[in-house]
Amino acid sequence: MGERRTEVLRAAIELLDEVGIDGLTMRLLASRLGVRASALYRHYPSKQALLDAMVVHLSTPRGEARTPADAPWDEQLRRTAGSLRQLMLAHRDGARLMSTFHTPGPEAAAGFHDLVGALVAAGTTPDAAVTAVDTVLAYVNGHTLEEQARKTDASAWPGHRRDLAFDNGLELILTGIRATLP
Amino acid sequence: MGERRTEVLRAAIELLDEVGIDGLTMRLLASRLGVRASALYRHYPSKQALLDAMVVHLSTPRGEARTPADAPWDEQLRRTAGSLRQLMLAHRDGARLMSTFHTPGPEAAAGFHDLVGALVAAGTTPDAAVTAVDTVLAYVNGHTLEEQARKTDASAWPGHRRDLAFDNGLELILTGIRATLP
DNA sequence: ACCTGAACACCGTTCAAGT
DNA sequence: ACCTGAACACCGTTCAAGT
Repeated sequence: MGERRTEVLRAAIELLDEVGIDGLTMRLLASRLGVRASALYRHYPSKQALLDAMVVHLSTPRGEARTPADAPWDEQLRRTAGSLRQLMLAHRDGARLMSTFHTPGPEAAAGFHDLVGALVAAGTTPDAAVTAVDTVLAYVNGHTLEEQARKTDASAWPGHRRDLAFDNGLELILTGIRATLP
Repeated sequence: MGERRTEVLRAAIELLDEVGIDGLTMRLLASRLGVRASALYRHYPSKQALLDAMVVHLSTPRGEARTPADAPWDEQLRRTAGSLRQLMLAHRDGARLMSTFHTPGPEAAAGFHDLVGALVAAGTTPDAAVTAVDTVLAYVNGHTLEEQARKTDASAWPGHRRDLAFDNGLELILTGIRATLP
């Protein structure tokens, strides 16, 4: 079944890393596959559908360790935030690509729900838990989007320096959440 | 002097509110001005230059009250975060427009420096102050970008509800910062 | 099932030329 | 100083037609 569909998807992700999201063109992608642009519409009804499929594919956990649901709430938030950021940084313009996607899907919704549950279990009100998770996610998106916007090659700082900056900001938020716990 | 240049800028901002940033086209903008697209290049060397000018124009404080530099650090952060968000929400796709801009300019840099200064005066290390300000700004950008991405008209929640969600997240971060103070 | 060819309705940008 | 006309090198998408 949908064999070719997967090849198109893979080629699109390869091309993303080569030319970035602005250079990712149906016509260029088609030429990489030795095909005309119109042929791609057999496999994806629109460019947006292809971009959505890319996000879904890149977001699907590839057999890695799942975060145990019984871990402390802050550890769960740390891991979710960290892997979300790594997901974005793994590909050129990854953060911008993710931000074009607007159908969270059951996977993301379930992850969100788990985090809220962990916070409620730790003693927050449901409202405060939603605020806390929303805040962490907004921070991850905002921070990573800006980090990746600064020239992809030859960025002034080494990776671990930027990791540290990200972690420090995250810990600041976690400390704020901790202060609202009973 | 640059009279026509300003008219182009104003028309561009009007058009942004009507059609959004994806519909904002040199050709459409020109037709609104009763002119051909090529004429616009007399006034702005490129579309990006026009977008930059829009950001600068919208970001320039319009005679409002400046935040007193001797206010408490948290009040300064609250006001900066709040007015940055209001700036973005004031126009269709405002957040996305701002995110296309990447030359902070002396104004923004000065504001950043003031905030860091207020935190250092309150007893943080310079590094921690930079982290704190970066975190707040990443949150504002991430939150507002997502908020505005959800359909512009007929958004499920009323404005004050969304203001509250924003404020609650901000206070969480401010609490986290407060916890690092001596 | 998958692809081509040709077209449609667009883009941003350049440049000689007009007034 | 400001604008036109025409072109260049692109876009996403549709659709009849081919194999």
